[in-house]
Amino acid sequence: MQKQGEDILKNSALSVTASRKRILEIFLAADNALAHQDIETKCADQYDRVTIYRTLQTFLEKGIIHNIPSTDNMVRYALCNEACITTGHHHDNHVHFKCDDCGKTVCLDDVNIPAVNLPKGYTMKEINMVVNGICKSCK
Amino acid sequence: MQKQGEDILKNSALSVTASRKRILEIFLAADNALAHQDIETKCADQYDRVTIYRTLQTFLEKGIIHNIPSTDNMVRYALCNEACITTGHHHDNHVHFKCDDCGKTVCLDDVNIPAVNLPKGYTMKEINMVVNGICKSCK
DNA sequence: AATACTTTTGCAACAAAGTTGCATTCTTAA
DNA sequence: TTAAGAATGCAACTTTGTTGCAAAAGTATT
Repeated sequence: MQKQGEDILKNSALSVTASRKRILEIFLAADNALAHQDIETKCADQYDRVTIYRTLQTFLEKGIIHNIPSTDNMVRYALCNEACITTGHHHDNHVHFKCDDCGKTVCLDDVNIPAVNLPKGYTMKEINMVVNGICKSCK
Repeated sequence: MQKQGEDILKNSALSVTASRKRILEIFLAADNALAHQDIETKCADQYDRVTIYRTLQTFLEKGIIHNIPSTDNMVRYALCNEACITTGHHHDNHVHFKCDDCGKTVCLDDVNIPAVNLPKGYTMKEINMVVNGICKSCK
């Protein structure tokens, strides 16, 4: 378990530091997507706010995590699955679900985003689909 | 033209004020979705920042505008189309497109969001689809 | 294991974004 | 025209995010 975080860092050619390991642990233990603030809370003042910002930024660039858009001004982050990490390229082809009741956002890894036909002249690079509603725990 | 904004306000049972009319005009004239900041810039210090926040909030609640999620911590707003306003209920069933080049976000009103099958236990209330890429003006 | 080099971290200071309460001003409806 | 209610502007504040720089930690090499 402890090992897993280190492996991810090494595979991404990142130096292994306490804060990075800790933040990865938090993601590995989480069953939902996390906002910056969630991590700050969980770190309980162990690490500086700035460090968390920079760590998330680094993880994003390395493709360790991906970010999930929202309409509530809170970008959330989730660990990328294996395929996502190994290919390097980023195609999070799954749907994200935000529960209006518990507020949690989860990756529906098994639900693929359906194809869309864009009008002539538009080129697609990335696609994001977020569904709001009630999750199975809150129904 | 001037008239259109007032009509929207009256239809939504809102009092007609200068700032509301002005902000609606800005939306009516815009060919893309606007962030709070865009509006602040266009208002050129005519109206207080707080007023703009509250106006956007009110418009959202009344279903005059809808918000578009993004991963860049900038929620954008766009006018709802007729169907959207008249039904009262909110089903923005169209895809949003953000151009990585010019940065503009537009509603692709003609592109419907395809159906998705959620896992058992999940109930859908709202769905958002945002595509990133190059728009037809920047290709 | 000690060194030199590079990267990361924490601090401080700042900038930007968003919120709240309250007095004043504007809208609306009678 | 006026009274009641709603919206606005201001001030003060909280939260969120950014930047530069010195200190600390990590990495690679001998």
